[in-house]
Amino acid sequence: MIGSRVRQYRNAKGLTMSELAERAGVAKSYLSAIERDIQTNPSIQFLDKIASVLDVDINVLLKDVTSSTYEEAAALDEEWQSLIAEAMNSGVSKEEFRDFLEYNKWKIKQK
Amino acid sequence: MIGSRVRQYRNAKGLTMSELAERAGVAKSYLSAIERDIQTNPSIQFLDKIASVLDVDINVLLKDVTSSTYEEAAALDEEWQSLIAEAMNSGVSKEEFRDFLEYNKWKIKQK
DNA sequence: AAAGACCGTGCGTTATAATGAACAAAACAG
DNA sequence: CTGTTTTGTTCATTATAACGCACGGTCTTT
Repeated sequence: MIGSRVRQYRNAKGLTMSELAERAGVAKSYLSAIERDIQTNPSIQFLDKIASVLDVDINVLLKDVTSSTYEEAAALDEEWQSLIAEAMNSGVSKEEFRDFLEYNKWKIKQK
Repeated sequence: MIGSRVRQYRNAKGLTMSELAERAGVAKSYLSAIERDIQTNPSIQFLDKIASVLDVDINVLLKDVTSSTYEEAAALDEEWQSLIAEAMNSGVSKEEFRDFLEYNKWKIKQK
């Protein structure tokens, strides 16, 4: 469905609905309805606006596009994706993250 | 423009506006307005209907078919991506990850 | 040349896309 | 904990996408 894809790419970019709506110049109430599939027939101009902000091609929102690298990203659980975005934006270094991983692996092993 | 492309593919199929409109299940008056660019903001469902009759992909009507690249996959930093994959495989829960993020946000803030 | 069949366009009406508040709940700051 | 800001939602209203029908024009057919 169209809504889930919009939400997915919005989360991947680490944007809130308010932010996306404002930057794209659309009503956030309508954006909300779209993402929840309450309204499912947006116009091409509407899609153009949000697609350009999300930095994706419009047909990516229209249907699933098969592409090796893309599939990889899509395979990542939705919630994980937003977590990644949050991590990248909040200035956590890769080193810190690696340390965290090491520690956790060790921790799990203890059980 | 969108209208000229619809007209182009309709003529290529040797269809009249009346025929295309009827087969696609849309109003020919509206189709006429679209082709003449009097109305330029059709919905995706409308485009879907006529695209399937014209036997073309919907994005062919939207714009000239150029190389569609998928930068969004690259947008997620490659190295981060593998780190996340590692995290997911090593059984780290989302909750633990969230706690880690919280802690790090706080830590950064201390500077 | 009149009658019928089909073309595309003009126009009034209807359905709904899209908006702009105002709202409760969550996240945040002090 | 208390007030402030930001989140996504609901709802009433506006704008317009999309429709149905009637019309004039062109081409047959008789």
